[in-house]
Amino acid sequence: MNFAPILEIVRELKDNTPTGEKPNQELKESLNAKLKAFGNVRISGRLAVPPRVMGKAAFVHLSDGVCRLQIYVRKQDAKPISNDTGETIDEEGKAWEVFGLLDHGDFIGTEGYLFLTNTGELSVHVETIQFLSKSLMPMPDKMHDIADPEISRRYRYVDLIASSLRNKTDDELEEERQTGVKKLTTREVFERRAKLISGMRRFLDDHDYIEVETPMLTPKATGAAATPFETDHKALGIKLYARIAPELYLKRLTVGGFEKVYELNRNFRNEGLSHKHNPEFTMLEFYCAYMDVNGMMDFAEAMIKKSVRKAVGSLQVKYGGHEIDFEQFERISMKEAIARHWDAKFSKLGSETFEESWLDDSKKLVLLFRFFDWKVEEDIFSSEQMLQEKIDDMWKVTNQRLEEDHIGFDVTEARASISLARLFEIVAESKLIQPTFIIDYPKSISPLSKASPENPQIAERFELFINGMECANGFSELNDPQEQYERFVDQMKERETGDEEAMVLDEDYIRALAYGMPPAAGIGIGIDRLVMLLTNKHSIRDVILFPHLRPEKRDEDRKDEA
RNA sequence: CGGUCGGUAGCUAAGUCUGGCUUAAAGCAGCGGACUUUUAAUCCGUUAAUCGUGAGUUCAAAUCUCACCCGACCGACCA
Repeated sequence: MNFAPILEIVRELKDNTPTGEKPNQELKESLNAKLKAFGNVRISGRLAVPPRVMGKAAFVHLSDGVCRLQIYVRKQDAKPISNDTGETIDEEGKAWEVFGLLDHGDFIGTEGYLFLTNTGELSVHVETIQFLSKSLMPMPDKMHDIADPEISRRYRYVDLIASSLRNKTDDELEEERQTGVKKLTTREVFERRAKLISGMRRFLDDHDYIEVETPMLTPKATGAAATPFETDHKALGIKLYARIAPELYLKRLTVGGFEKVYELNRNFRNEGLSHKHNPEFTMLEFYCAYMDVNGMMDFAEAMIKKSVRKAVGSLQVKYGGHEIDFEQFERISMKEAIARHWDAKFSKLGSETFEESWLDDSKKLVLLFRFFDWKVEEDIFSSEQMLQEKIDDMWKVTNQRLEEDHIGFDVTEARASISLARLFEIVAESKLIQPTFIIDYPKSISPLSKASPENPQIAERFELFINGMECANGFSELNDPQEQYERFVDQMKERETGDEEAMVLDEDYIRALAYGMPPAAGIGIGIDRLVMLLTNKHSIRDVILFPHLRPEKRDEDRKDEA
């Protein structure tokens, strides 16, 4: 059916009706005659509101989960359809009886002709009505959100019903008008998520990438540094781990000749839950042969721009108090970022003054890291009352302790690198609001990336930060089996010294590299976090349909009481 | 694991600081009734709450104290 002429008629009435006034009766009647000429329509859906009954006629809206259309049931005009025979029951008042049994939330099917009401709303004048399905539970309040976040996340279906049935209050509409930010319904959040994902898939497909599926259950938890979920395979009698990243499998595929591959699927990490961490999360990883880190940044930027525009309709996004602009992606090195966001409170440290060159000095790096780490622990870092004296004193103490520990004489490259990275997290990370590629990562914390030809201590690696959140991580892939083996060995040494995050050695991957892997660049993009940014949601749980929650305790309580 | 805030009918919630004249408001939903163009329909009537759980203080506790449970946010942990 072509809806355009119908919309045209609705618009004509609206255009000729001053706001707040009832439409002209004559015009309405003439338009209604045109509408009736279209013949009958059939619609079905859920009763979006409790029926508004007025004696012998009633209005009610039907919802299909997204939109709603009003139906008008008049006692003398409607006939019910029997669910037993499928036939219309031609009995005076029977449909009205059936209608009287309906509740907010039930599903019905109707047939009738279109018309415009006295207030100008397009409605269906019902001729036949059929009961389809019952809602036994009470519907959520039509004017309020589900206030309890637990209900909206644990019983997502209720949340989705609520968001589809709910009307916005005048205050909310006014607020949206003033701020220009539309508050998304739960439904819209997940529609936007779907659009972003399909936009990304489309972009990659258009650039000749092939989507693949690599193992979710793996004998080794590799490709990233994280605690895995463990399970075991009974028939094989082996331990399996839920994958923490598909990285090494995807790179095996580049060895096998897939020059452009991607996988968009779940990763699992057995770690803490937070507003930006869920045990399972969605990651897009892709690899492109003969590309390097800079090419990858260009490509990723183009892809994110295009899919953001597709999902949101623009490149500017309001997030909390910030407006994030996806128009420009800055590229600065880790050291530059630290220097730029260095807190002026810490410019003078004892008799010394902070300079960017300190960031090239291994001993100073360790010193600064210890200084800040200690302050974070003491919870003084965030205090407004910080006095220069106190800073000087702490600086002195940190220096002394370092001397006592005899560190500084043989600061390892790895230790300095870790200090630099931690310093970056403390000083700069949260300040990176606009899309920013941080480049020049230390090699020792990037065991899968290729080292820079100009500076062997630096990896050809970047991470993308938006609103202080790490959203992507990419690099020129290390494809030398010998060097990769050595890097894994270094990681194992780190592990032995207590760094549990260090990466696990994967011999088969080394073997794959030994067959020859083309030079390639790859990236992993955290989809959930990106969706958070695009939907103005501040918890990852609000962009995952069924997030992980503590198991429900209520039933147990009841058992205990019994 | 630490800090902050919260838990009162099916939903949204007032009351908690300053314990008692509150029979624990009110709106929505529900139930009964009126109404043949309403739209957060309206009008009349009405049901519904061991005030998160347990203990304590008190003549008296939704209100004060302690413990516990549940949740949110912020930290810690976690690329």
